[in-house]
Amino acid sequence: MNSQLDSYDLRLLAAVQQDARTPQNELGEAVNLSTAAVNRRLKRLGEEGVIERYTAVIAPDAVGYGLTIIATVEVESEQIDQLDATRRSFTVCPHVQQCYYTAGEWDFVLVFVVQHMEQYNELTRKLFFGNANVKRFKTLVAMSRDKVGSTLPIGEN
Amino acid sequence: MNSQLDSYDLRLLAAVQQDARTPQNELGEAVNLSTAAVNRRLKRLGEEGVIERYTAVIAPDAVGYGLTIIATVEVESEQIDQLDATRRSFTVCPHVQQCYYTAGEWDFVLVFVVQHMEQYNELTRKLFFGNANVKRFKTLVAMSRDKVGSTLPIGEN
DNA sequence: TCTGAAAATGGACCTTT
DNA sequence: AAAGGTCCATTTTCAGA
Repeated sequence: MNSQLDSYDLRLLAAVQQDARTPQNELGEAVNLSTAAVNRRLKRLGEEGVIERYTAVIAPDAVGYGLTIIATVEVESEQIDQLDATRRSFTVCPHVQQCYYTAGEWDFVLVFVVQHMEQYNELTRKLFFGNANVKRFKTLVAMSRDKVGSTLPIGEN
Repeated sequence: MNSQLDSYDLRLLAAVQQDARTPQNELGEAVNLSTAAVNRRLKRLGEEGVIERYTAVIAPDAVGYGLTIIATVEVESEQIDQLDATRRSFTVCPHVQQCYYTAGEWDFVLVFVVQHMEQYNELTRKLFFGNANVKRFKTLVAMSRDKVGSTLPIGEN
């Protein structure tokens, strides 16, 4: 993993981040490279881990996950073992879409995707009340998801 | 947009969410459908908006965005105009990767992706201090991104 | 960069329910 | 009608010259 990315790479990344199904000849036209050059670069970017994976973004509502909830969590002990166990319990839960370990007023920020409130309740019982290392937590219910995703500002500066 | 998704759809969604580049014949083998049937279903799911888009997930560090910051924001007025203007100022900012409008102690939760602290400082000046409708905000710096993305729990429950 | 083979996509057409 | 399957043309990928 590594290498410095040149301007071509960055433009390709911006493009495939936008739409991963743009054919390589179109990408080539857009950035002024031959199809083969695009192909080789994308291959390399994938191998280097710059492109982590390709994914289809699914509308949460369409599959019943109408509710997004953000929780902030404070832990009792930040001792490594305890912390890792807690972190792990969060990340392995499929309903925890995102997990950040943070400095500031809280130790973790979690983004939950659930079908309904009751499901979140269950999860809090398991992940928070059921974990002695969780000191306190706070819940924010998303009324709207105004912007979501993993898009990075490439070439935006 | 709409339709109920059957078991085939759900399994296809789970698969392409995992890896959008799995060829349709492999998907077919996995779910027991012909390639053509897979093709038709994916097309339909795309048209119905169940699959919103296809994207390449890029490693933030590889493109210089080493720092993720979560900010919670309270607004002065939740009057529609004001609120929408504020919301919009957040969502159009490329460094705001995610924006949720929330009920609870805070009105907005924002996830920023930046190159360094100074860049976040600038953004706070523009988005928060520069906006009379922002009453107060709080910053949480991500020390680690333990789980990220938009993955939904399909067929997990 | 060009060329071509292999792979993948996606439409046409027919069959089943 | 709605959805599956087979077959075939077109498009796309990807490696070697």
